[in-house]
Amino acid sequence: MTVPPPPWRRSPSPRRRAEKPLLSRDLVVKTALEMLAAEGFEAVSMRRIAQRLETGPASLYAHVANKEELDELMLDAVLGDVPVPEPDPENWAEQVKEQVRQQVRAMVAYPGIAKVAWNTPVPVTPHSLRQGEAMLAILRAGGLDLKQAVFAGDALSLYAKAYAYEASSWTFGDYDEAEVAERGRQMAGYMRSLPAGAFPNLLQSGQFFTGETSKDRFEFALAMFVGGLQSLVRA
Amino acid sequence: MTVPPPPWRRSPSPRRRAEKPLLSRDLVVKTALEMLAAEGFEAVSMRRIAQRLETGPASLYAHVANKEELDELMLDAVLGDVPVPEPDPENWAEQVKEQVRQQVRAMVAYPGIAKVAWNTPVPVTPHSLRQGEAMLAILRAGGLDLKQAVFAGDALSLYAKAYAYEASSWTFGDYDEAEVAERGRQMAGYMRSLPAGAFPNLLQSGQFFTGETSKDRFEFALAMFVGGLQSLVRA
DNA sequence: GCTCCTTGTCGAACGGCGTTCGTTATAACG
DNA sequence: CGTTATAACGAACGCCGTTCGACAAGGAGC
Repeated sequence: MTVPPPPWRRSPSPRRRAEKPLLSRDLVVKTALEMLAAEGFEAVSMRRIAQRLETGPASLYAHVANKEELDELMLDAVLGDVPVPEPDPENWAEQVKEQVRQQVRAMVAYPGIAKVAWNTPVPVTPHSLRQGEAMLAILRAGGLDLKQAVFAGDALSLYAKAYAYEASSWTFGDYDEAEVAERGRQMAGYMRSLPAGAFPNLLQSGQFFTGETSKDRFEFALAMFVGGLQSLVRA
Repeated sequence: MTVPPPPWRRSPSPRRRAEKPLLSRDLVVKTALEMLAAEGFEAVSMRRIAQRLETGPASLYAHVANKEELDELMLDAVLGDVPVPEPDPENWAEQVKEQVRQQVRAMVAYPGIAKVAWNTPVPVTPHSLRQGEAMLAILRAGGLDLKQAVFAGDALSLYAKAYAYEASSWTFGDYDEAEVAERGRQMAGYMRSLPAGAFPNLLQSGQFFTGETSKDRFEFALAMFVGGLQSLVRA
């Protein structure tokens, strides 16, 4: 129990600068990323970041405009880990898939970061732009015109975000195994309670919907979409 | 300025039941949906629903387990508006697309409701299941085996969620025009500040990325994916 | 050397959120 | 008529992002 400072002498605690690393934009982002990797997106709040840096929440605002900006900085840092290839016209379809895979991989390492991408209308951070340009370059090397490439790139980045988010949720504790199992039981029970044959396909499909098939589902969707692109190029 | 009641006589306000409609699960959901349609998802909080029903937040918990359950009830109600077709093997590809379009249409009418679908691990509500089964039925009529149908259905529902969410954000005030324009300027400025030719494709692609092209982008992605499915069936 | 001003720090508070606790008023039942 | 079950709900708890204003330290100008 610390005694409150006497009112006639304000600020009795001289800042111990030396003991504490100086606050900076990079330090804030770095700390946030550590928490993100360890505890997931929901656990990263301005207050908890400040706590970890042994300061008050207000201090962060000297280095970061607000939470939204910090979110974007985190996302940008994560995307910085994703390399971009030299476009190869002979191999563009595989390059497209690999690029999306890498984006997903990077985002899954920071569970929930994909959520940020959903709330960002127009991504403007350097690494976002780098990824966007790289994807467009690959697609154009494959023979798509600009408009087609832009539309395809948009859909692909959407894929990446969506699957990264889903995969994060499965691998991380966003919803736990017990709850999912309970829901599975609820669903089966409900379907069986109805007139036989009301849900003939769904009843059999539970096996394909686990967290383990997540990767297969991802690859399937990617293959279908890129297959469609290939048909488009041939036409 | 109302005077607080004297402490020796508690609860001075007799409940005027007659004036107020009785609270019920349906009433809570209905009220929440009205607010959702009018003000968007973020504006729907337990406290504001209660306020609108002229009661306190605690009263809602007699009819709804928590916010999450209420969210799912809202989503289910929205999906209830989406009809399901009789599968037609001759026309399955178009049926698939139309089903996704309808789902998106329904969700866009309640801005932000798509967000709920992302946070629901296994959808178990009746209308969710009905939609899932309908999609599987169409796909199987088209000639896909069960596993393929499940994977495709998963990807398609993901599409629906994603585009519904994006479209909500554009048409609704989630991010306003001024901010988007500012970001566009930032992006252009940044790209031009770099060595010429660093972003050759992105520089020209701004015109395709507005809210107006949202529908075109959606149709393109859908066409590509379903095109891929058709190739798969033919093989 | 002294003042002034900028800049980073940060405690306290504001208004929001979802949820829980414990009390009260009403209706139904014995 | 008394008792009990239940819905209603005020108040509070502990979160959240953000703002305000006071304060310390360092450098600039005189």
